[in-house]
Amino acid sequence: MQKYSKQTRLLLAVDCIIFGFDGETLKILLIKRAFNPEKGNWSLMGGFVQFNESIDQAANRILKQLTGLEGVYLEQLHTFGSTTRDPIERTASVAYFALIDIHKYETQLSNDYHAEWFPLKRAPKLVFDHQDMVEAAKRRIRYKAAMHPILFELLPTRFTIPQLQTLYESVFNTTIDKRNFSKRVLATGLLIKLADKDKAGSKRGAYYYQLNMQNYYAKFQAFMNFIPNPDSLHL
Amino acid sequence: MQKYSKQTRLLLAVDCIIFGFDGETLKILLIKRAFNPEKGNWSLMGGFVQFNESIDQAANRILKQLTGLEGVYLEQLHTFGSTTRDPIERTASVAYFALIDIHKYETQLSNDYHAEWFPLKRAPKLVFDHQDMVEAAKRRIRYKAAMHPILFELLPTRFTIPQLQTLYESVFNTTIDKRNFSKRVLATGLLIKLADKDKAGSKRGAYYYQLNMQNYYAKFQAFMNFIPNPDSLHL
DNA sequence: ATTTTTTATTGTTTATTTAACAATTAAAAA
DNA sequence: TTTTTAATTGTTAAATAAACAATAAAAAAT
Repeated sequence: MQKYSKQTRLLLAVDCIIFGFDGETLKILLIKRAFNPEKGNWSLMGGFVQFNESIDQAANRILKQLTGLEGVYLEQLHTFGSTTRDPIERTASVAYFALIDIHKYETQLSNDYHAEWFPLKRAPKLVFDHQDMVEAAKRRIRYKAAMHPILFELLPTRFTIPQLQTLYESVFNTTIDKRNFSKRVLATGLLIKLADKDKAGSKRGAYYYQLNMQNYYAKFQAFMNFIPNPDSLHL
Repeated sequence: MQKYSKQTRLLLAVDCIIFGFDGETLKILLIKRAFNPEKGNWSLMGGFVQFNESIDQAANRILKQLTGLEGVYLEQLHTFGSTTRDPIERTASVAYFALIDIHKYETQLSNDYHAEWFPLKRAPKLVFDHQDMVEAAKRRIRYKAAMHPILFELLPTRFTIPQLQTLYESVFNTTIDKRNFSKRVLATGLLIKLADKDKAGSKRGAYYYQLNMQNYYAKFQAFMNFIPNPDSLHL
């Protein structure tokens, strides 16, 4: 089966940057490594690509292992291939980032992997080049979210406009005028207003909305702009 | 050295989608495969990642092999990892795309690799999943060029505004009003007007411009928009 | 029961940007 | 000298974005 003779074969890994939003801050899910090297240190969830699975399949498998989730937003980010990135053996790693509804995350899985959610700004140092991967993921999510409605993937089915705005402000580390934000969001035609309100966040209560999936898929590729002054933000 | 025991090791390749612009149409550089599998069929230029080089280094090496060029625009595109993409042996491939000044391309290298420039629209069928790679590269170049000034990488140091417009029209397969285009381009502050004209293209002649490199690097990350109605183009 | 407090919701005006559109100029060719 | 061809410059209307404040709903406090 090895017909390309004399060529180097190497390990191919997948690492997942898993984002979640708790209503306050953007978070990432990290695990405490259970074995050497770097045992006990914080790391992204990862694993090796198996012989009979594609890289995408490997990424989905690893995401499901840690979160219990399938069919969620998962996008290939970048492949990291420095010769020295793994001290044990030459390994290339394909990084993926996932956007999940943090409430659907199966908490009991945390125990198995010693997993923990960290606010993106206060995450611990990570092993290997995982820090670079997270940085790249942050840039990508901002870049993409500035023009495509991917951040809805972080919210539950029903959400309020103030929640959505908090999410955008959190991702872009900025503040947005709520009148203009609401106008832009509603103008997209992506939202369906529901009859009842979320009373948790305020006395008055805010109406729930859900995505119009028809329009969501139709407009996903289109450039939109919820973020004012996009070129003032260094993405 | 192989301490992650029982894991699959596989071949890691790099494939380059090389874009050039001849003043008329956007082109890609393809080679005729010299050995099996698929000997004699058209293919992207590629090669295996060696043990002591990073993936980026491999991409640069392969680009130089075919074009003689170094230090040109080269960006990682996507990693392709289907289990069946190479019929001989499991191989993952990291695709890169390059934007080069077609005039700097060293033509004699064409002979060594049986390389040929094809208009993007009239390129032949390609081996393996190289067709998918080219499609992904087309999408990416459009996406990125809609907001970042990468297309200048395809032009010679001195170029005219009509040439630049032809390039944009070619990449986006559209027509642009020349008055508005000229205004937008000049408004970026990216161009320096030179004293002499290009007399080849017209009787009157068009002034040469060159990039203001200072502003080019400063504004590279910023979102710009040379393309009217970006959401009407399906990127 | 009334007032206070807090956050959600709605709207208007101005500034900026984009789109649509035509006339003039330079230089070679006829 | 006239014709031809493509480059260059400018104006107006429409659309979009930014800046800004008042009102409404509902719980909590008095």
